[in-house]
Order: sequence, then C-alpha cells, then structure tokens
Amino acid sequence: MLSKSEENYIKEIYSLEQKFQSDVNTNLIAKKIETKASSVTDMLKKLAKKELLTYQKYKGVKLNPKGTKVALSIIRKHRLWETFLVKKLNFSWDEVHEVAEQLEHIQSDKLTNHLDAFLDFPTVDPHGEPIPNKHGNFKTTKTICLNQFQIGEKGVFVEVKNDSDTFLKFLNKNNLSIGTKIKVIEKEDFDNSMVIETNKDQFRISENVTKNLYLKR
Amino acid sequence: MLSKSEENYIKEIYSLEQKFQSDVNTNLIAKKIETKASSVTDMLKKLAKKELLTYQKYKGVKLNPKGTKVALSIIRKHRLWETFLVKKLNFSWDEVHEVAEQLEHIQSDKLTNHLDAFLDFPTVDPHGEPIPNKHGNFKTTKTICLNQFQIGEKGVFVEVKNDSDTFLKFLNKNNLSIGTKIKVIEKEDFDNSMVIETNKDQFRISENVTKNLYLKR
DNA sequence: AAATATTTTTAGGTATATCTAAAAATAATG
DNA sequence: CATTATTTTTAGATATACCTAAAAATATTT
Ligand SMILES: [Mn+2]
Ligand SMILES: [Mn+2]
Ligand SMILES: [Mn+2]
Ligand SMILES: [Mn+2]
Repeated sequence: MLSKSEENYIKEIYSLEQKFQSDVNTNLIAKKIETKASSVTDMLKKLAKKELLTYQKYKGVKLNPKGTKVALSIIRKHRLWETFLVKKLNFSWDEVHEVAEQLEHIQSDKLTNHLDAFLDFPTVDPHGEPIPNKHGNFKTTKTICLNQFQIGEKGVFVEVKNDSDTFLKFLNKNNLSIGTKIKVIEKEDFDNSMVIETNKDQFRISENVTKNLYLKR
Repeated sequence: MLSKSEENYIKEIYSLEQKFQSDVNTNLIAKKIETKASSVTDMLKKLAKKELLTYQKYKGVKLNPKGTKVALSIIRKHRLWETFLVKKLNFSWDEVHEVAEQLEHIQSDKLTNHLDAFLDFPTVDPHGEPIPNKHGNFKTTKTICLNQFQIGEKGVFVEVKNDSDTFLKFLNKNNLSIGTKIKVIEKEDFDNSMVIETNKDQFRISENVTKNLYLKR
C-alpha cells in the first residue's frame, strides 16, 4: 500500500520520463511536486527501497516495470474520473483536474473498472489525453505539437497537454476546444508566437500556448 | 481545512451522540475509531481548539453546531457515494461501505451537489439510511428496531444500522433486504433471539441481528 | 585544469497522528 | 467512606513527510 505522497511522486516521475525521454533528476521532480530537493531525495530513497524505481546518487531515477504499472494505474483513474465529471456530472473541462487529483487516490480496482464500463470504456479524457485500460495499455496516436507546424499547414486540435484551469479558460475564451480546425497563418521567429485561423477568428497566440496544443494533420 | 483523521473523529462522535443521546466519552470514541484512548484525548483537544466541539477534561465531548454541520456533510457524501455505487456502478449493498469511507473525504461541494442531482436527490442510501440534503436537513422517519417488536407483530424492513460487509452478507444469505415483510413468530427471553417469518422462510435470528434491523409497522 | 556555479545529498529540526506506560481523576464496591 | 476498579490524561517515543542550512558531488567557465 502506497501513501498519497508516494503515488504522486510516481505519477510525476512517469510524466517527466515521458516528456524528456530520459532519466529524471531531483530538481525537476522538486519543481513538479512543488517541494524541496531534499524532500525529493528522501522520497526517492524510500521508493527505491520499495523497488518501484532505480536510484543512483547524483544520477537521477528511472521507474522500473513495477513503478510504471503504478503510474499508469493512477493516470488511468485520474483520466477516468475527469471523463466522468464531464460526461455525467456536467463539469466543464477546466473544472475537473483538481477534483481528479483527489479521486485518483481512491483505492478500489472494482470501482475503477466499473466506472470504466459505466463510461463505455473511453479511450481519451476531456483533454484528449489517452486513458490506459485495465492492463495499462493505451493507444498512442501520433499527435503533433502546434509549434512544429509550418505556415499554411492545417490540422485538428485533438489534445491539450496542460490541465490547469487558467490555461483551459484561456482556450475557452478563444473558442479553442478539442475538434477545432486550426490553420497556421503566420510564425514569428523572434518569440515563436503564431497567428492562427479557426472557423470564427484569426488571432495571435504565444509560444507558451502553441507548446501545449497537439493536433492531427 | 480538516484532515481525514479530524473528519473521521467528527463523524464518529456524531454517530455516537445519535446512538446514545448523550455526551460521548473517550473510550467509546477510541473503540469506534480503533485507536487508543490517549490518541483520542490528543485529538479532542485539537478539535476543541478548532471550535468544532466542547470538551471538558474527564467529562466527554459534545459537537457544537459547527461540528455537527461538518459531520452531516461527511455523512451526506458517504451516503451519496454508496447510492452512486449501487445505482450506477452495479455494486451490491455489502460492497459499498469501505469505498465510501474513502470517497467521503473528497473535498468539492460542486462534485457533491452535482452527484446528488445526477442521482435525482435520493433521500435514503442503499441501507435505508437518510441522506442529508445540501443544507444538512434530512427526513427523520420513525423506524422501530426489530427487537422492540412483540410476538405476532408485522412490519417492513426499511433500514439497517450496520454497514459491515459480513453482516450484510448474512442478511443476503437469509433473503433479508430493504422492503422485506417480517412477522415475529417467537421471542426468547433467555438470549433475546427471535424466530421471524418472511415470504420465503421462517428462521431464528440472534439479538445481535434484531438490534440492527429497523422496520416500519 | 582551476575556479566557479549548479545540483544533489546529508544533517538536523518541525508538525501530525499514532503508540506505550505511568499518573491522575472519577466511579463503583464493600 | 475508604478501598478498589475503571476511565482518562499526561509524558515520552515513533513514523511520515515535510523544512532549512551546510556539505559534497557534478557541471560549466575561464
Ligand atoms: Mn488532469
Ligand atoms: Mn486530463
Ligand atoms: Mn456506509
Ligand atoms: Mn449506508
């Protein structure tokens, strides 16, 4: 049985591994968890002892298969609950993340799997993020980050890799939601901002925004 | 913001107050929470300091209005989740209590109230226990404990005041569920056991069972 | 390759929620 | 009403998950 803290560390280490495709270092984890590096070191030792990851002093950590399985189970719960909140309880996509941060720690396989069935085994959550099935498998559709697009290219917005309510509310305000068709009109070399076109509008967005939007061509 | 521990203490103190209609003493709480009397004393001091209850050394405690409100909010969440699990996720009534013990600590008024609406504002949970509404009000239907019934009396089983899975599984095995009609055939003075009759059967149950079944005449 | 900067770990401390054992208060009994 | 039994509180420990500050290891510059 893992504590809520341990689960959160495992989850964040997993997402950092995915993001950087490499071993994860202490300071990165500290920033993500919003804690101090010394606290991270303590926890890494503990998780290594529990054989969820390999840890070498000064060299960072890497989840082993057992740790990866734990991470996927928490991510599965998080995204199932987000889906539940939107589909069944009429939450909007910018209201679900904080509550899912709590719900992801509820421990009951039966609950998770029945919830999955109740939702008709969804494959993506309200942010377009893939939901692992009960075996930890999920379909990896190759989505491309908007900042990789060239002028003139078009795509469909299918996933947002930032669950914060401020960011999602910003997207709402600009009528950007999953399924929106986007065309790149202009790219600014100086600050990597872009002018994009949707059904309704044409407007400029900063690199900070383009970095978090993922599309299909 | 209260910790999970603090919430559990408040909840159990409330239910003991209801059960014994009096101030609650340290040892009773210790038994309910499955902890030591010394731990209870520590917590009572803390809860008194937070002004959720009145505490006098050696005299026991009593929830004040603020504490009572907290208790009712947790009980509301517990019973709404139990209802959700049975009505929407196909859990049986003996499988819900442990999961609800976790879910009752999720903190989001929006979630609680939307769940309530999703379930069509249920007034009782799968065990016949009343569900407080968002203002903490619930209808108090006068149910009578089976052990108060006389020989020959009939009633309808409407509430069970024991959520443990072993007890509920015992009821399942004997076809006793909410709505079952029961007639008292025999009462044994020696051990307060009873022989009861249902549609299907006639059999003896111990005082331990009669104490936990509540009926309407 | 020194010197400097950055990252990471260690050492030691705090708050919460437990525990055991002993002391103090209250209740029950002869 | 004094003795005994029970309940409750206090004193002092432990484990978890944090923290700050200093030391050690590693990385970057000059
Ligand atoms: Mn999320
Ligand atoms: Mn999401
Ligand atoms: Mn229950
Ligand atoms: Mn119940």
